[in-house]
Amino acid sequence: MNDIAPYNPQTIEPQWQQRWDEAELYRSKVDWDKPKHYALTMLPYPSGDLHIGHWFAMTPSDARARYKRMRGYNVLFPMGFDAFGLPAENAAVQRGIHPATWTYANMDRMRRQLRSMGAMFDWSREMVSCDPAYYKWTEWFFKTFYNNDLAYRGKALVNWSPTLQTVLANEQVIDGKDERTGQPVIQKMMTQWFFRYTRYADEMLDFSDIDWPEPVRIMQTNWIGRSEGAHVTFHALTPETLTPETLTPGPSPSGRGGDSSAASETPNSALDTQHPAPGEGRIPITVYTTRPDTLWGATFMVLAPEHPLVAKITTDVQRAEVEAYVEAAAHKTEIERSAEDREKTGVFTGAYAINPVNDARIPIWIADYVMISYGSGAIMAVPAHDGRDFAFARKFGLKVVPVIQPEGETFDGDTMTEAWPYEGVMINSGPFNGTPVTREKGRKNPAINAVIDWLEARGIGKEAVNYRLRDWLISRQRYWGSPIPVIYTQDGTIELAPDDKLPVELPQDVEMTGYGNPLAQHETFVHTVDSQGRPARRETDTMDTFMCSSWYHLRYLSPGCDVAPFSADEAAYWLPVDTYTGGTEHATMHLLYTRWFNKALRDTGVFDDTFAEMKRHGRDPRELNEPMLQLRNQGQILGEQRPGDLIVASGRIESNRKMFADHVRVVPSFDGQISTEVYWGELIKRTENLLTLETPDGSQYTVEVVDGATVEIPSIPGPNTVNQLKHHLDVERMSKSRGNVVNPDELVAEYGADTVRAYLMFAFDFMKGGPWDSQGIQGVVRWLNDMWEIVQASTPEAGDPAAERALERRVYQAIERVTYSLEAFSFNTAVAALMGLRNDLKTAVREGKIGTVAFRDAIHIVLRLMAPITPHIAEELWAKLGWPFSIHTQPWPEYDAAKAAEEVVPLVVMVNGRVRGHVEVAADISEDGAKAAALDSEWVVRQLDGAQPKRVIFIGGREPKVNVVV
RNA sequence: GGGGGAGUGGCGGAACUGGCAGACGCGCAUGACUUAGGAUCAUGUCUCUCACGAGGUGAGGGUUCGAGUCCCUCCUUCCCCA
Repeated sequence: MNDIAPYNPQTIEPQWQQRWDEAELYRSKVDWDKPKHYALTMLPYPSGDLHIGHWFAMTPSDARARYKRMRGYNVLFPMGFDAFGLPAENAAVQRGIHPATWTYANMDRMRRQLRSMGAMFDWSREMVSCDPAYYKWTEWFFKTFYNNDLAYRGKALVNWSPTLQTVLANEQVIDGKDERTGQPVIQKMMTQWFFRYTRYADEMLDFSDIDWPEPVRIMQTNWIGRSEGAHVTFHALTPETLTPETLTPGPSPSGRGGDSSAASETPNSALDTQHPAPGEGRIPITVYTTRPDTLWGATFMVLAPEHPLVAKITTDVQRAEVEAYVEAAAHKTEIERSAEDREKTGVFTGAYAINPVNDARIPIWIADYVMISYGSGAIMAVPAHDGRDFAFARKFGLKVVPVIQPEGETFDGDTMTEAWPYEGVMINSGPFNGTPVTREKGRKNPAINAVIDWLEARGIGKEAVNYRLRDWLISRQRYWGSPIPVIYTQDGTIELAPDDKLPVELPQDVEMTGYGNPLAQHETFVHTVDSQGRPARRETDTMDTFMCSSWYHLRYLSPGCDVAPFSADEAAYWLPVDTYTGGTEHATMHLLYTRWFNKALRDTGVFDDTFAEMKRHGRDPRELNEPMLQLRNQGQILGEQRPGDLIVASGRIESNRKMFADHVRVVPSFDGQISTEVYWGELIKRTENLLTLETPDGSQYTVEVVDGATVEIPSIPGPNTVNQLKHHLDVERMSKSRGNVVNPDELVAEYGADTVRAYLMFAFDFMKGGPWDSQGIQGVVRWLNDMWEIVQASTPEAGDPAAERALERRVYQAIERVTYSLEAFSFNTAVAALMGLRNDLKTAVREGKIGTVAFRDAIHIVLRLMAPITPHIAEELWAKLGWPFSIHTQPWPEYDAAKAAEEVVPLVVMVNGRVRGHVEVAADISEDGAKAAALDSEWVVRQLDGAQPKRVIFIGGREPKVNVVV
C-alpha cells in the first residue's frame, strides 16, 4: 500500500464535477420507456451564503435521488431560487442596493456554493421566481383564479405604521412596535386581495392519496379547523327603540339579586319585560356557534371592536367609553388579544339584543378577545359553559345561567367557579330540559342535533360548518414581489391586464426609502390606461411570495416555456412530485397553499392538456389530485455546544463580585489556582471587556479587563487580546450574532464535499437534526481514507474459500441494509453499514486471505453502494480500477438472499424473557430442534433443576430464540 | 395561547412489525510504532461485583412468556404557528 497517492478531495472533486457537467450526466429528459422519479427539495431563499442547513436539507435528498436513478428510474432533481421577499427590500433600505442587484448577486454566489455539493441538480431547469419570465405566469395564475371566482377583494386588518406610512409584516412588528424604528404600529382595515382558500378546505382534509408524516397531517387538519354547528340570528335593539328607563349606564344587573335562581324557567325574566315589538328597529346579528345546545345560557353578546355595527348600536351614554376602547384595541396585535391567560377587558355598548330562543333581552358588549377576522366577528356568550365567556362575565358581573348539568351536580350560576364545557343534561332550556348532552361534536351529539332541527324548523338558525382557516390574503404592500395584474378604471371597475401585456413588470427605477409603498409612489407605474384607452390606475400591491412557491415545481418542468406556465408534455410525464423534502416550518403554510393551488389548477382547466397527454400514455389524471405524493421533513442543525475558557484573573477587587483585572490567564484546569487574591471560573459571557465567570458551584463573578491588561492564552501564540477569549455557548440555533455558525465552504475546503455530505448523513437522524459536533467528522475522514487505501490495496492471486465466502456474505448483507436505509431516509444507518463493511474489508486485506477476483467482486459492489452518498470518491476509485464512466449510471447492486445467508447462527436461550446464553445451531433449525437444544442447555437445566417448564416459546426468523418459562 | 415532537452510555445516535438494548462513529483508556504526535495500528470502553452473577432505555403504574417499543399518570425538554 506504500505507493498509493494520498486521498485528495480538493483535486478530484472539481475534476469530476466538470466531467459530469460536460457529459450532461444530470440532464433529465422525458422518456416514457422508463419509470420516472421526481425528487424535489425545497428551494432556497437567496439570503447571501449557503448555510450548513441547506447542505443538510439537500445532500441527503441528492443521495436518495442518485440511489433512485441507479435503481433504474429516470430522475428529475431540480434546483432554483425563491427570490422575491422582504430581506431584499431591507437590504435596499439599509444599504442603498437595489433589491434585484442584491438578489442576483446572492444567487450567483449561492449557485457556486450549490455546485460544490456535487449534487445531481439539473441546472438546465433552474427557475428564479423574481425573473419576469417566471412571474409573468404567477400573474397569469392570478388572472385565472380571478376569472374563476377564486380571487376577490375584501377587507382585512393590517399592521400599519403611521410613521413610515407603510404596512409591516408580522415579523417586523415586535411588542406592537416597528422593530426597526421602534415607532408604534396600529391595526388598520384595508381592502386587499384574497383567494378562496376555504373552497378546498374539505378536500384538503383528505390525505388518503398521500404519504405525508402524521404530524404534518395533524397540523394541517387543525389549521383548517373544521367545526360543525349553527348560525343563529340575534336581533340588536337600536338606541331609538330603547326607552330612557332601559338605558341603565354600565353593565346589566349582575344576577346577584333575587332572581338569580339557577333553576328558574325564565332566567332573564326581569329583563324580559320591556323589549319592543318584533320587526321595528331591530338589526340582525348572526353568530356562529358549535354549541347551539347552550343557546338558553347565552346571557350577553360580544362584538369585536372593529365590528361595523358597533358605531350604530352604541348609546350616547356609552359612546365615549366605547370609542376609547376601539381606539385602544387597534394598537394591539391579534397575538396579544388572543392570549387566554390575559385579564379580560371590554366595554358595554349600552345596547341590547334579543336571544331568539327565549326572547331574553341580553346586553351587547365589545371585547378584544373576539376577532373581526374570525367567524362573523360576533359571538353569543355562554359564561356557564365557556371558559373565556365565564372569565368575562365574572370580571364584569354579568349573569351566569347554567343550562347543562352533569349527573349528580347542581350548578348555581352565582357560585360556579369555572365553566363546564362538557356533558350532562340540559336544564333551563325550555322545551329541551332533560335532553342528554354528550362530549361528541356536531350532529353526533344528540342535544346539538335536536336543537339544530328545532332552530331550522322555526327559522331562527341554520346548520353550518365553519373553518378556522381564513381565506388566503395575498396582497402585500411591498415592491419586491410579483405585481397583481389589475387595473382600476376611473369609474371604479376592475380590469385585468390582457395576456399579451403580461407580465406587468416591476419598474427598475424605484427609490427604496422604507417610507410608503415604492410602487404606489412610482408615477409611471401607477398611471396607465384601461381597455378603452382612458386613464386608469394600477394595483400597487404585490403578491405574497407563497404564491410564487406554490407552483415552482411546475416551472422546473419547462423553465423556458413562454406560451404556458409549463409544458403539458413534460408535466404529463414528470408529475406529480414523488418525493418532497423540506423543513417542518412549512407544514401549514407553504404545503397547504401548494395543495390548494394544485386543486385550483385542476378545476380551472390549467391541467387539461396535461390530462389529455397523460391519458394518451395510459396514466390516470387523478394521479394529479395532489401535488406531492411523499413528504419527509428534515430536522435542523443547531450550533455546537462549546465550553468557555477557564480563566484566572487578578487585579483590584472592587466588591465581593466585581474585579478590575490587569492580568487574565487561560488555564487548562484550576488545580492550585484557587486563592482569595484571584477570581477564577469558566467564561460564560463576554461583552466587550466585561467578563462573567462561573465557578463549578454556580456562583458568578464579573471581571472588567482594564486597558493595557495582559491576556495570556497559551493555545494562541503571540500577544493576546480580550477578544480572543472563548465564552461558553449553549446548543442553540445558529446565528451570526451568537457566533456559532458553521460555514460549509470552509468545511469543504478542509475536508472535501464527500466528507461533509457523508458526515451530515451519518451524524444526525435526518428527521431530527441536532447540534453540530466538529470532532465527529474525523470518523468520516478515516472511513474515506481507509476506503481510498483498501480499494487500491494489493491482494493475493488466490484466496481462502471460507474467508471469501464470509466476505461475500457481509457484502450482500450490506446491500440489504444500505438499500433499506436509503429507501427509509435513514441515511445514518446507511453510512454505518458502509463503515461496517470497511471494517470487514480492512480485516480481509490485513489477513491476506481474499483472492484478487473475490476482492474485486466485493469492491465492485461496495463502490456502487457508496456512490449516492460520496459521489466523487466513488467515481474516482471506480475509474482507477478501470471500470467504465460513470459509476452513477451503473445499476444498483442486486441483493441475493442466498449469498447473504448465514449457515450457523447462535440460538438465543432465554429464561422468563431474559437472555441466559447462546447455543450454536444450524440457521435452518426446526422449531422442535431449537426447543430441544434450548432445554438441553446448561442455563435451562440449572434453572429447571429437574422440574417441567411451564411453557416453551420459539421465536423463529433469522435470529432464532427460545424462551423457557419456569 | 394553540399545535407538534423528543427523552436510550461521557457525546452523536442504532434497535424495520413487541423478541439478544447500546450497531456505527466521536471521545476516552491502555499498549505498539515513533525525535515527536492532534498521524497510524491493536485492544478495551452501560452500571454494580474480584468473580459467579445481578441491574439497566426520564419517573411511577399496567398489559404480555417477553416492553426502549403498547396503555394510563406525571416530570423534563425542543420545535412550529398565531
